[in-house]
Amino acid sequence: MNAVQKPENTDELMQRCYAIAGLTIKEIAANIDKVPEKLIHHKGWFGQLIETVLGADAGSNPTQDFSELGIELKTIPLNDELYPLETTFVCITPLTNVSGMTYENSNVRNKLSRVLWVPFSGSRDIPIPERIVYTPFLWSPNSAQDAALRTDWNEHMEKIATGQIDSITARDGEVLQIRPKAADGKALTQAVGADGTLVMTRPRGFYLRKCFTSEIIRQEYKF
DNA sequence: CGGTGATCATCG
DNA sequence: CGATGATCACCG
Repeated sequence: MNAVQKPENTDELMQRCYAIAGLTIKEIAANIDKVPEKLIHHKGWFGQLIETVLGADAGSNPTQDFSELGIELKTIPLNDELYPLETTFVCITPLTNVSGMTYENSNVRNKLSRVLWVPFSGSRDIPIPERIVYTPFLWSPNSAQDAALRTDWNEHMEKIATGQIDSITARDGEVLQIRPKAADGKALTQAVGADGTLVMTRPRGFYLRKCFTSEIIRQEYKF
């Protein structure tokens, strides 16, 4: 299989999803050219494989994976009880020029407005090629979920706007937390300082807690 | 560097 | 032993 064209519409995208449901990662990868064997144990590799198979745009632009369809793609590893093994990265946390931002126009809300979840068995005792993709599904936040995200986002951004970024830890936020997000500890970016000037700090990202994503999974799979 | 895709390693 | 804080590979 060569480069997959991006899907024309949501139906086409979902048909591709149903075609890989129940397959192992090895079986899915077999349909794609140029899968470096050495990368098969690598973080994030599976997410990029799924992007390729489904025809998402490549690159690192901070937009939705299927921008024409308004859909963001997220893979998520689940244990045997279908509980998430990892938190879910949403997007980079803005640390400057935050005064005019609202939750309504935030990158968090835009990305999470419509998500194509691709769960897969992620237990570490299963070799990665043998792990199985569960049935993907489309999701949008219900009013309670949206409100929970809004509350956390507002609290986080209030601190950032008032120069308290370095007082935020991953313990803050009921469902949306902020954690470092960088290649290593040497990466620095600008942030609003205590006196309103710019200071350097570690880049941060928004992450969804497992309790939040597990509810999404439970809703969809009805257990 | 700063985004994308995330998981890893350590510690409480 | 799970969550936090750190880190990995790749791209433009």
